[in-house]
Amino acid sequence: MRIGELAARAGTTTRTLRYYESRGLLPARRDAQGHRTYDEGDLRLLAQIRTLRDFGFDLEETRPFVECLRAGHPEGDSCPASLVVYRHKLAELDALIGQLSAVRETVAGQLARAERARDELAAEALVPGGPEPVCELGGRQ
Amino acid sequence: MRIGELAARAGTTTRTLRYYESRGLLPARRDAQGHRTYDEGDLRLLAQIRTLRDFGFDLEETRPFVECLRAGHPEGDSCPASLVVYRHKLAELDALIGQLSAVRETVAGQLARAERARDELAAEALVPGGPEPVCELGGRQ
DNA sequence: TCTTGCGTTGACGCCGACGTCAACCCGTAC
DNA sequence: GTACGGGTTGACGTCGGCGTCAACGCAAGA
Repeated sequence: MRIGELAARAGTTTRTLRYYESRGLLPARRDAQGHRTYDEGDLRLLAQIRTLRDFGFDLEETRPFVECLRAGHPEGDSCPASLVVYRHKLAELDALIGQLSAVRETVAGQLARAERARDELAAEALVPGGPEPVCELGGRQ
Repeated sequence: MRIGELAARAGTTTRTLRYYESRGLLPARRDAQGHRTYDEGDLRLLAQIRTLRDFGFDLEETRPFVECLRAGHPEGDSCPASLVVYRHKLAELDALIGQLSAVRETVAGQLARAERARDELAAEALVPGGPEPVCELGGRQ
């Protein structure tokens, strides 16, 4: 099959396939017209790449999986190099999730504090004989 | 103070300050020589920006906080627009953490499955009279 | 006087994974 | 003949947040 058909069947674009080829990830044969030609095996390689990319793997990180498939293994993760990438990605995800969770708690705390401060100002403003508004931009619009 | 001193006191670079000014985030006065001049208030604005950036806020998202401080409020998050940014960022973080956690579990599952498959192959290879190795690249190096 | 150290503006580089053009070729259907 | 729907290569654009020159000005100290 040619590049347009492979792209359509894989749910991606011809530009992406040409890019993968330029990176040496998915080389193509050529027919008499110089057009790129692919087979069903290439579709499997491409599906592997797209799946990993959807999971957030860098393009380079998909390389061991692709080479593993091309070496004849039934799955892209049947090779040790792929497992190394899995473990590395897991560690990366754990670190990232940890950082993001810490940031999330900090932001939540800041939001709660800021809302409390705003409500206290609003309550003071309702007290008869309470303090006058200090600023016309006082966050109580 | 001039740009070099402000950058040093804020722990950032002059390039960053010029970039913030180009974005309209931290405009500077000019002295007789055409040099940028800043005061302590600008240092506070800059500190607010850097803190939020360290938490992963986009530069544009810091704008309400900066404008709030410049309007004379005691804190950058004393204004409703800042709270909106807080809430938006919280939702963003929650969504991201959720996605990453789902990916993490998927990857962990794939890793476990692949390791199990590898171990089963290794066990078969140890059985006396077991199957011959199928491939010299068989993931058991 | 000359160097040093600070400042200025403008412009290009970077990172990844492509999108989007331009200019061309080629086979087929009308 | 010609329009159309594929394909080709090459090159520049995108996104954010700066880094890193280049070429210049301007004041103070040796």
